[in-house]
Amino acid sequence: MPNWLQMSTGTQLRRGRPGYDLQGILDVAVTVFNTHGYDATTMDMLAARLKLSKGAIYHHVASKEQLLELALDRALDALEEILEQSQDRGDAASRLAFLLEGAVGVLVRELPSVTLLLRLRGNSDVERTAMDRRRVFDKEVADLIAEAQRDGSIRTDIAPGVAERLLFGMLNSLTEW
Amino acid sequence: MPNWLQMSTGTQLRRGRPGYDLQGILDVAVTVFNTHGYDATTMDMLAARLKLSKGAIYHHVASKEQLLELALDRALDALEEILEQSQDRGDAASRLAFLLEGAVGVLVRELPSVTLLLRLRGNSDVERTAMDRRRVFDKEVADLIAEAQRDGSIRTDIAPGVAERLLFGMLNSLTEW
DNA sequence: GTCTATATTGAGATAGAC
DNA sequence: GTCTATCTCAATATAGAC
Repeated sequence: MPNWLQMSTGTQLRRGRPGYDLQGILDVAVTVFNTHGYDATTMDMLAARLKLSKGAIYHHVASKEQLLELALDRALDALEEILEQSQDRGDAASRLAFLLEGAVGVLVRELPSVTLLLRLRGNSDVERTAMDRRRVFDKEVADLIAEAQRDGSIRTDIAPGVAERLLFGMLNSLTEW
Repeated sequence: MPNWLQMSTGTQLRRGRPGYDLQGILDVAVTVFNTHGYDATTMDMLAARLKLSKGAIYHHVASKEQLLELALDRALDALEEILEQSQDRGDAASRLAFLLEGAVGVLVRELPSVTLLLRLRGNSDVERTAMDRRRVFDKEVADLIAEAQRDGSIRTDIAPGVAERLLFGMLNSLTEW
């Protein structure tokens, strides 16, 4: 079977008549956004990479910006789901441990879209909305760390903000590799 | 003296008739590039920020891309000068110490243009040329570290590439703050 | 050195046939 | 679901007066 392109998970389609679904388009878009940056990416680049005409892409998405929005939602949904699941996991230290482990898992599975999220500059409503969601997430994690510190379940000789920076600085630095 | 704008170092000019020199234009451009990213920055933004017409900017530079080029040259010139000065500073450990101290100094003085340098994606000849110069610099630092390790003047229980990553990861992380 | 036009073009998006 | 062709507009850059 030489004539097949890898589409989104579990899907395969004939080359030359790609027949992409949204996931397949999105996967490629996220990759190219990460390589060249969102602004420097043109629809022509995406079309070339997909071996599709530019026009065909618009059958799947309304705009270039929507591709960004979908990618950012993917990352944020995954992070927020971990946070959600951590809620009913006992004391603060247990919830924090679950959350950090989960966040690493998200990073492994969704590194490209998480990287996009971390590089936002707030140049549009879509970017600013995603940044807001990220800030809420960051805040809840900070609160959880503070709570665990009050518990005495993690060391308190580090200022709260510093502990958060260290933890997420570590995680975020993974995206540079 | 209410009616003055801060221009490049040591220069002041009347508001309304800005009379910028290249340095003043460049300082503002680098700031805006860092805020919104190079691609998302428009000449209209720069003009608004400078309180100048778009056309006037082209009296000082040939293109938007030249502004980027000048900024990157500024960062690279500063880094390379430190490397140059370190050459005749004795043994590898001394040269390395001088270089690291100097690199921190460059970061303090030229943080905005260094930040631009660290964020390049190689989307144009200008970007790729700057990335090449940076790679040469990185390589020379790596060699110096390797030499200091052979000397026995710094610990060798860390793999060479890792030591470099740690050192420059630390420095580069300063740009995130 | 700055201004107000205006020219140009690159890239996002649409229309309609297949 | 994809294609070709075209529309539209924003953004870079230029021209020429002050």
